[in-house]
Amino acid sequence: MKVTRETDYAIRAVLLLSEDRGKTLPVSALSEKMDLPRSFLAKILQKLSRAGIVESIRGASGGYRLKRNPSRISLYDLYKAVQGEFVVNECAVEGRVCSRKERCAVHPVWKKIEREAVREMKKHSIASLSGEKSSQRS
Amino acid sequence: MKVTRETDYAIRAVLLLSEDRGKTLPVSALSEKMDLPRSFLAKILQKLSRAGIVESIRGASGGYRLKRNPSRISLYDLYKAVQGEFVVNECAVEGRVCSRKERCAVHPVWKKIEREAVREMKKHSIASLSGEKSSQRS
DNA sequence: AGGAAACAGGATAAAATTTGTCCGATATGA
DNA sequence: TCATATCGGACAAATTTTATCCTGTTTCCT
Repeated sequence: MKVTRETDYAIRAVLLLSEDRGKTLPVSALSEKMDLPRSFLAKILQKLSRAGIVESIRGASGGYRLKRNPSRISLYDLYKAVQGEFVVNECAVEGRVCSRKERCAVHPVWKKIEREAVREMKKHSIASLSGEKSSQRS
Repeated sequence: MKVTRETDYAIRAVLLLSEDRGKTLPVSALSEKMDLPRSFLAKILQKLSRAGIVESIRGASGGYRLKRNPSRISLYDLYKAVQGEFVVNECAVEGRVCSRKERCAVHPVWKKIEREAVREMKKHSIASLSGEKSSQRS
């Protein structure tokens, strides 16, 4: 549940990509700007690619570019693409049964915290975070 | 930030201790009721003891008992006693500087999620979770 | 006084997760 | 064809989580 470096980097990378909207940047360019290992960032961008947030262009003069409008990419989208479901307590994961049979009175609290956090993350788009006026083109 | 087994066990242990209010239970009794390793639970209870939530009685017929009224023990108290500060993103920890010099637009979002989660955890006491009418005795 | 029951706390260790690294395969533009 | 990129899997280091064990100390009971 804690935001890992991967997710942190993912957000920063997407913020960078949203600056040069439409531009395609190779991983090397991004990793230099962000001053972090290219190979690690490459893995992260692959996850974002599978999630349909960025688009990869292979071959020479290839790289990554945004696939969606920055106004339609939320922090939650990025969190989920990189870390998966947002979970506060393993014991409260849907479909998994609490080890104790008796009803756990604490479950609802974890669930509420989850809902609130997810709602907050969904409220903020890359566009709003970069202070960009969200254009309406998809 | 994610709730670990330690914290989960701590909550359950304190709920058990609040059932027999005032009673002193040895770790072995608690670990049997909870069906988990005594040595692991012992470490957790030591943390709770240092935090002033439970009280240890040494020697034969010793054990642990609540030190505070269940209505004055919140989930947050337990979380903090076991896991320390509640942190959503390491980069947003107070006093630690974000690796990037530029102001990070995402910080405030993590901070807000932290505040909301802590507030939610503070709202729920052991007394309210066990459905007990919170007595007024300290 | 002596033995048994119980906590205190440090050292150790297994397992899982996080944080990377590396390399061969594949795609593509010039 | 060559240089530049991504793709994806295997590998590895560091950290955190989840414990276990052992020695020491305290206290009750006989």
